[in-house]
Amino acid sequence: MPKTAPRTRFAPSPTGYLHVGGIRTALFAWLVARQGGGQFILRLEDTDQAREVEGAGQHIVDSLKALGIDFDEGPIRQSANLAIYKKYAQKLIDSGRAYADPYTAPEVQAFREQAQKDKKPFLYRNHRPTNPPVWDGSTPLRFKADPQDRSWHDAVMGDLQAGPEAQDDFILIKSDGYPTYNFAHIVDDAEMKITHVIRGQEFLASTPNYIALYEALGLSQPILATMPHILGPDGNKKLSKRDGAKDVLDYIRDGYLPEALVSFIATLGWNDGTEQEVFTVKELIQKFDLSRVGRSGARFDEQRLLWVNGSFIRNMPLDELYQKVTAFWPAEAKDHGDNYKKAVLGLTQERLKYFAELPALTSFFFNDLPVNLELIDNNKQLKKLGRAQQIELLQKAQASLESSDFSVDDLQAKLNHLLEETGQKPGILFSLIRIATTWAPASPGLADTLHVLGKEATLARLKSSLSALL
RNA sequence: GGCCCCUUCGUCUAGCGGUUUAGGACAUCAGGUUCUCAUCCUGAAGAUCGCGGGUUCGAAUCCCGCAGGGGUCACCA
Repeated sequence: MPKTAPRTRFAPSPTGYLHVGGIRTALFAWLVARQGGGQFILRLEDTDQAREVEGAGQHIVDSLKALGIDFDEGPIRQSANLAIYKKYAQKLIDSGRAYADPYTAPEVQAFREQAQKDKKPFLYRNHRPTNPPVWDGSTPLRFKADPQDRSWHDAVMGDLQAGPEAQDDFILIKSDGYPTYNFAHIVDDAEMKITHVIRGQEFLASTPNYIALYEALGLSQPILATMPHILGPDGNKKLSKRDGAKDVLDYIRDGYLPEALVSFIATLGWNDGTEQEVFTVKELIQKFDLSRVGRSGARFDEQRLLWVNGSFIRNMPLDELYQKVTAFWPAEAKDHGDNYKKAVLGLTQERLKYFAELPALTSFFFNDLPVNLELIDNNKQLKKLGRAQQIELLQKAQASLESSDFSVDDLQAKLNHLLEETGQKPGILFSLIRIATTWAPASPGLADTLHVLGKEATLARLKSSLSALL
């Protein structure tokens, strides 16, 4: 049998920001498509006019693009397909599988409340009218269910089954003329020849209804794959913006790498069975397998994301990193040339977890930080020295450095010599010089730092630090 | 309440009847790398595999109960 190329889709409703769970669903659908050389389609489920949020559609598009999840078709808006849904609805009416809902909204609500009071699930079909009126489009159109035991296979969840109680006469077309999700997605998936329906867990309970619809419409059932939810950091609740969860674009803005985000999100519930922890996009496309997606919800752990991102940053060639980081330099850096900034970045690369940290990590390379004697006085070993000896050591350092050519090797040699000359431990001497030349709580190695800083700046800082200590 | 799904270190997970004294990673802690921060290396601590029954020579792995968590029961998706 010839294998047909997969056609997958991501079908969010444009009602808010795209959370990590949604991104993961999109990513997996995209991976399936790319792996099989098929197509990935973005479809916006905008059949609820009241809940649509201005700009949400664009936000979804931007988020996917920011991660490199490109789509071959779309974004397609369901609101443009109303005629097609009507056509399919007519088929169901003609075959006696759809009928007009004769009840008023308050009447249905009363049924529902009664069911609640009786602690029973609400089933509209218990009130199915015997002689429904002809549907004129002014009332909801309902599916006429044929409840029965149903079993099906889910690529993630495995073999599933549900009884008749899970099937009901749900609404196909609302009284405003728009289809419900339940109906529209079936029609669209069929029209678009979608092969894999990959979606969140919230649709699992209604899957028997969808299967009944496939049957009634004479459609073949696509491969179904249900993704468990991604949970918030502290609770077991579904991840939402209220948990302080940022959306992808926030992470991109903070200088997280798309490929790190992708690797992290993919491994939230999926792994290839080896001990590999970080994956490139290429590897993901090669190795991804729906059947290896976990069935339980995973917590979003920002610490781990931080580590993944840092690992991508460290493994990147310096020139590439330099290009990506342009927008994140501290303001004062604009007065400095590429070579200088690149040298600074070279020293910072292994310390950088995300780009927004760059100013905090590098500002002392670009401007003189204010003298902060606490850095010396709060250091146990330096404090013991006393001011006079601190000054003496720095003066010796000054003299020695004046004769250096400021190559890393020579600086290191001079510093080592200074160690012998003064009889001090590096913990004392190097700390002192480091603080007096940077006034930063942390910096890269001393010789490297001084080399990048250069002779002029180093000596100038040493001089002003000495006068502050006197 | 009915139905459905889930349950291995704090977190992400490996595991698909015996090679397991349950492995890896993040986080944590300790030590090392001529100073700080970070990287890197080494090590430590951390899971009676939700609980209780079975099946089996043998179970995290199979079966049955129970509990906990989640989802769903909309003219929302």
